[in-house]
Amino acid sequence: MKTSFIPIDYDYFDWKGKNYAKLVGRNEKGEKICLIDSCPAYLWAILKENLKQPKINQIIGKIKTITISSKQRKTKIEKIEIKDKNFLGKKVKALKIYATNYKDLHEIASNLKFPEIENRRGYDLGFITHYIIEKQLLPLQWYEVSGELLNNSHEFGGIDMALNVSQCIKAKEINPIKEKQFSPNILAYDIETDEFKIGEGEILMISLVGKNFKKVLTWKKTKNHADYIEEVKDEAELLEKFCEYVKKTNPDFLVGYFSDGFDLPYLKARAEFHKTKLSLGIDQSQPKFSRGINLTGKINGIVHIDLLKFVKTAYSQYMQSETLSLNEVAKEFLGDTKKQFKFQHSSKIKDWNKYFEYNLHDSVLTYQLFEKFWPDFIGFSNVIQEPIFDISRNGMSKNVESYILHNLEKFNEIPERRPNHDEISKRRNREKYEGAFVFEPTPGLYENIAMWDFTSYWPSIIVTFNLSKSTLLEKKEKNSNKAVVLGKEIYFSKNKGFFPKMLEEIIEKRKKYKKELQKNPNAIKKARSNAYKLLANSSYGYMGFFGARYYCPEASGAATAISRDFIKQIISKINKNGYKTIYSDTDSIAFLMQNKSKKQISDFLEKINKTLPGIMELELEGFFKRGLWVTTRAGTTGAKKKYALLGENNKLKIRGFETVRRDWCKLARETQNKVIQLVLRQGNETKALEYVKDIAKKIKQRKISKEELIIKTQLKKPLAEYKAEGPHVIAAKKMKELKIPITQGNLIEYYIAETPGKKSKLIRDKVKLPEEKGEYDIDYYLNRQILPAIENIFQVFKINAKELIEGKKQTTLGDF
DNA sequence: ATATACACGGATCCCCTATTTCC
DNA sequence: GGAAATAGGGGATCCGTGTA
Repeated sequence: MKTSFIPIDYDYFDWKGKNYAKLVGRNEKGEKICLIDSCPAYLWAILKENLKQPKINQIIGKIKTITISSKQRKTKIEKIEIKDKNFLGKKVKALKIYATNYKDLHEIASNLKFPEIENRRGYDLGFITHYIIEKQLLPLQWYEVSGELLNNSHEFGGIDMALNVSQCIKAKEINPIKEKQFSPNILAYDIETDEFKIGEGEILMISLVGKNFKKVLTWKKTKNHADYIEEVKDEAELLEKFCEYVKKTNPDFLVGYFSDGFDLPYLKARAEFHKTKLSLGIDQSQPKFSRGINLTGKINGIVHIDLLKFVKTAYSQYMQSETLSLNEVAKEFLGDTKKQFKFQHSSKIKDWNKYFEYNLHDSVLTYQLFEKFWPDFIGFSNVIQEPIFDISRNGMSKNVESYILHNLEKFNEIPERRPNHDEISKRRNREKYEGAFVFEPTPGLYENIAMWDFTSYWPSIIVTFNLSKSTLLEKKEKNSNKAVVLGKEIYFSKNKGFFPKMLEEIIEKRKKYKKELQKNPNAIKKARSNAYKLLANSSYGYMGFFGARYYCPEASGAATAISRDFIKQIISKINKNGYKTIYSDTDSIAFLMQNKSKKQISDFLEKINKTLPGIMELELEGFFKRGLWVTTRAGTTGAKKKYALLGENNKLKIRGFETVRRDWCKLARETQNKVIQLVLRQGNETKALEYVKDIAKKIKQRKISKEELIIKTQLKKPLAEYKAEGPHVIAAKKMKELKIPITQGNLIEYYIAETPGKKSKLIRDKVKLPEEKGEYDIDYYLNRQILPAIENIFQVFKINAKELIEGKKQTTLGDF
């Protein structure tokens, strides 16, 4: 039989000692389909150079006899081929060793310790990645599949009978076909409980939201409740009903927010408590969790998505929100927030309808966020060629690596292996290579500033200078690129390596999609362009990352060394041509226009660009009316990574200042922001002075509301691990005492209060939680929040802000 | 545990010395 | 008068959060 098919979920199983991929997806009618497919398993044995054929034959003979026996299966070598391949920049002869089971390749590799074999590779990709590479059956692309319909078949132990799908097919032929319309069936869910700790309290309710579907399941009996409420007998029935609805909806994606770490494990724990099964899988199986600190919940045949994880890797660096809570993320992406609800133990709740509404709305937001992110899921999945389950959870290093693995075949390249435990710990302890160059600014208020920056600086350097593990030379060669890293001279071949080539491709594709996007905006194209951008930006970090297969700190170090050379060259050219450099960080340079025209500056830029090698390119970031740089807190040098610019459109660009730091109270941030604005817009400090005086007065008169004084700091590790007990640690301990759930990653809020009687000088002894009664500490907020935030700014105008705040007479400016 | 290095700056930690307190 | 406790100065370290 034949059918159209779009693969969504990837899994695999063993049958009679062999591996089979089990794919779940849809046909064009929207029916759920399971496809079973086989795939050859093999690894590579890279031979030493110049081996004679008889010798090779002898080794092949020996390898053929290898068998791996375990309780479940007996794995044999099926066949061996000799191939010409590439491995890390070298042409090699390699044996392609086929075995009957992928999972035993590792074991076979360790049985291949012949002196004639240089390296053993390709056994550690994971079956699904291996399968996708081998069969080119890419997630979320359409195919036509022909094969055998399994109907009450005994093949594969009767798998087709156990699955909640329309058809189960054993694949024979698979061919890509034209793209068709596909809108996934999504079900979002959220639970409410009394206890935060997994499984410790009862689940009160579960909300489910799908297309034209809204439900809140609860055992709490209420009168006059909304239509979407469905009452059940007790918690056990609640779990049962939940499974029933999931089964009925049979979604492609079951979506939660922080559901890997909370909702799904909680449901499972409560099912265990009631000695029932949480049968969510299409084969009635329970969700399975990965071991380790970060839980990952997998459901058979339904892709379980924890949106929080995807937001973290794909969006967080470009977001405005200060936390990744559902509330803030929804606000930023949807312009909607969670419903207001004050949490209480269920025994104390009066308005249950409010609680139901709150619970339902969380699922609504989760549902809408998934829809919003759907183009990005497709974009990422298309570009990286891994299933949504994986790309939604993996960090950027894993995504870069997946991209590489899926594109090696074009280069006839054998994959490098993962580092082992010892290598990882050695890599983690390596000496840090020197990073980018940062120019020390002279504090001051400047006018008419131009700013240039390099486009995709790191990728362009890596591509232009051919930096990578496979192009790193052991010793100096003719016609090579040199760099000095940690005092040592290192060299890279000028023969293009696969990694730089791949990166160049990524940059080109990004450009292409960006161009198409401008002509004809489309969410999928935008997402694809974005995925390429993220990949390009992470490639430099990837090479310096200890867990990377293609780890090469020499290449990362060379990239930074080259970056320093170029930026310094440009700075000196700028200065020699009658401009004056004010500031520079990594790939950007700000300089004074010195009465020259924009035209002159852009001509100059063009001239410089002609001298740049390879794909390196400098571009205009913008012109600015004014710019402000200040001293460091110590007051002796100009502060780096801290400046504010006023654009021609009157927009402010503020970097590094307390204004943009979430660990300063709102009052300090807003005061500083206002001061920066007034200074930049007016070109002088007079208005700003008055403003600060007024704020200081209000603080002293206790006219500031507590909300403005709350300080927020994230708890980055478990409480017990702190060596230094800072204020936020104390606040967290207080919360713990009050039985408020806190975990690593929480944003802790507190304020500094006056504590009469206590003589301690430590700030932590004055910490109070927002709910705690108390008077704020005037001295603290004046001298440790407001003053540090504005002192260096006034310093630029030679004004002593401390005297100003304390109300002493202003000497520099006279009376006003 | 899961991209890199550079940078700022608050707060605590820790050692030292000077001063105060206690017997 | 001498030992022990305390204060405080200052650098080292921890810690969180930015920029690129």
